[in-house]
Amino acid sequence: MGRRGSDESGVKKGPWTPEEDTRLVDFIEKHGHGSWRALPKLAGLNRCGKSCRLRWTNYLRPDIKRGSFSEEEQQTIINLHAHLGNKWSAIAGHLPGRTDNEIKNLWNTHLKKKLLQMGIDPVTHRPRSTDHHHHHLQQLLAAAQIQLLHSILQGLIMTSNVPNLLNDGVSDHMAYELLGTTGFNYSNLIQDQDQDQQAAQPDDQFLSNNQQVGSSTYSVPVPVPTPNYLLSAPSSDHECSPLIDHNQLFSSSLRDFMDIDEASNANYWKDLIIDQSSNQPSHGEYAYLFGKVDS
DNA sequence: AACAAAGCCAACCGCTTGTAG
DNA sequence: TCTACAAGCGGTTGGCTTTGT
Repeated sequence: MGRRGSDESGVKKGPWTPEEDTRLVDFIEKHGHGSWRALPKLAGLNRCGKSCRLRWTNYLRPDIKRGSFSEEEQQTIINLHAHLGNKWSAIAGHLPGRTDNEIKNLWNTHLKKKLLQMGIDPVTHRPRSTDHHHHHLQQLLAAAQIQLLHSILQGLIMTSNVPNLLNDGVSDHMAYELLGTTGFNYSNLIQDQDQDQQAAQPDDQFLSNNQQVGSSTYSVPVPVPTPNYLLSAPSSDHECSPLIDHNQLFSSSLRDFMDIDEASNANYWKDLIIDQSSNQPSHGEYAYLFGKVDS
C-alpha cells in the first residue's frame, strides 16, 4: 500500500505533521476549501486534494468532538446500526461532532465485540443461533411441544375405546415417540439439560435454574430445563412497543405448561418487546421473557 | 526487561454518486 | 445524453500503542 513517504508523482502520503495541519487550517480559515484539487497547491502543501479533504473532515474541522464515546453515544450507534446497517455517514449524521470514520472504527473495534459477547449477532441484531439463550429458548419451545402433544394424545385417548390406555393414560414416552416422528430429538434435550446443569455458575448473568419459585413449585410433567432466564433487558429509548398477541400466545401456553397460578405470579410475565414494523423482537433487544423469580 | 500478540485508529484505496458543461 | 471531474462513502491497511507472557 505504501502509506508512508511519497508516491511516483511526488505527493506526500502518510501521517500529517503539525506544520501541515497548521497550513491547512490557516488556509481554510482564510479562504474556505473551495476546490479540494486546487487547495494543496494554493496552501503550499505537497498533498493530494483528497488527502487534504479527509484530514479536514475527519480530524481538523473545528466542530469535531474529540475524546471517547459516552455510553449514551454507543447505545445510539447500536440502535442506529440496527436500522441503517453499515451506513456510517448516516449514523454520524445523528451524532454531532462525530465522524463516520470514527464511528466505523468504534464499531469494528468495540461495539461489534460487545454485541457478540452479549450473544447478539452484530449484523442482524438478533440472538445468534448458536447462542446459549437462543438454545434454551429452542429447548423450551420443544418441551412445550411435548406437553401440547401430550394433552392432545390424552384427549384423543379419552374419546377412544382402548381399555389399557383409559386406565394408564398416555405416557411421556408415547408423547416423545410421537414427537420423534416430527424430527424432534428427545435425547438431545436430555443431554443438553445435563450440560446446562453442569455449566451453571453462581454468578451467571441468568437467573438460576430453580424449580421452586417462592412458595410455588412447578408441576413439570416432562424433563425440561427450567426456563427462568433473562434474554435481554430492553432499553427505553427506541420505537419498540409491547404487542400483546405474541406475548399472550407464548406466555399463556407457558403458564399452562408450567402450571403456574397466573394471579400470584403475575410479576413473572413481562411483555415481549416487539418491533411494530417487523412484528419480531428486534433492534438487538429481545425481550424480558421472564422477570424475577424471587417475588 | 524483552518480546510477541492484540488493540487501536488515522489514512489510504477504489467504487459510487452528484453535478456542471 | 454524454463526459469529466469532485466529492462522498465504506472497506482495508500500516504502524503505533498497549497488554500479556
